[in-house]
Amino acid sequence: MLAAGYAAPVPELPEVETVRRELEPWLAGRTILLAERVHAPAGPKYAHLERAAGQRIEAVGRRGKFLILPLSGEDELIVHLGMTGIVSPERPRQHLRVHLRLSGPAPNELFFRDARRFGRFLVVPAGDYRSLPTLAALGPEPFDRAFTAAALHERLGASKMAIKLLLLSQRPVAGLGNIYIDEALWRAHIHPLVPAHRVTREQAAKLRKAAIDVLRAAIAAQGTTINDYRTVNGNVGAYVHRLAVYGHEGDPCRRCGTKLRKIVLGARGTHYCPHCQRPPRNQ
DNA sequence: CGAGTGCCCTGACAGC
DNA sequence: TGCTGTCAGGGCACTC
Repeated sequence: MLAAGYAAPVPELPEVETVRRELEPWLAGRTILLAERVHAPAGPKYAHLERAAGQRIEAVGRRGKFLILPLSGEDELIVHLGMTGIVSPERPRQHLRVHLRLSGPAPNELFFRDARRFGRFLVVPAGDYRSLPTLAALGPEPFDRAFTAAALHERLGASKMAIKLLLLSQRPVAGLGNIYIDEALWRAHIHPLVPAHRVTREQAAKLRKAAIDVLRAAIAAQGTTINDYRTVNGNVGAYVHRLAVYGHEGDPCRRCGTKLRKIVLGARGTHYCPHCQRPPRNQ
């Protein structure tokens, strides 16, 4: 069972992709008539929002956990949901950060709500990600052909960082967050503290497959997650019940029955099986 | 420049 | 019942 505590699903790649699919038929081809910050500070997280006004939304794309909306005036609207960001045609009662007025039939207003202010909603010149270093250095999409075992192994090979910390950086592969990293490492039998350059070619191949499998499974279960996430605090999405390690510290490992452990790594809860995922050897 | 640390921010919850 | 403290974490500024 899930450990007690706050367990609201965080938007990771599957949730962001679902949002993208919902937004695209609504927004593509519409012109932004007005773009304004509401209860949001001026600053890099909402930079140059006013420049969106007058530009047409050409498409709704995604890279990792970033939504990227190319605009007609050589700009891009970048949206990151952070922990609690929600894009909606309905005006929220609290925590409204951005309001867009759009051309075309209703719904023609877009609202960005973000209680904890970890999200972003900004305009940049197309492809200029200097203010978004994670996006600028983002690894391949997990479902892309470019995300091969060899490519992953090469990207891991350059770093001495613990594998989990490197994966959190989004550089080896885009879109994996804290939850799915723990799940993927468990599936691949890799300890989260193993230095990335010690991950073998064979382990990299397993990790690649594990990441793809876990994201596929999450996508398959995620519709419920999104609904719960939007409506009721405390409810958890369907995929939560499929998690093998995240939130399951103290429970027996599904493979070997060993008690699962939780440590803190990079200020993130990190869950693993001390038997299936052997700690790094000293060499 | 790679690697490590701490911060942002609010809601949920435990404890008293 | 209501207050206080703790925890949750993606990305990034900062430091060494």
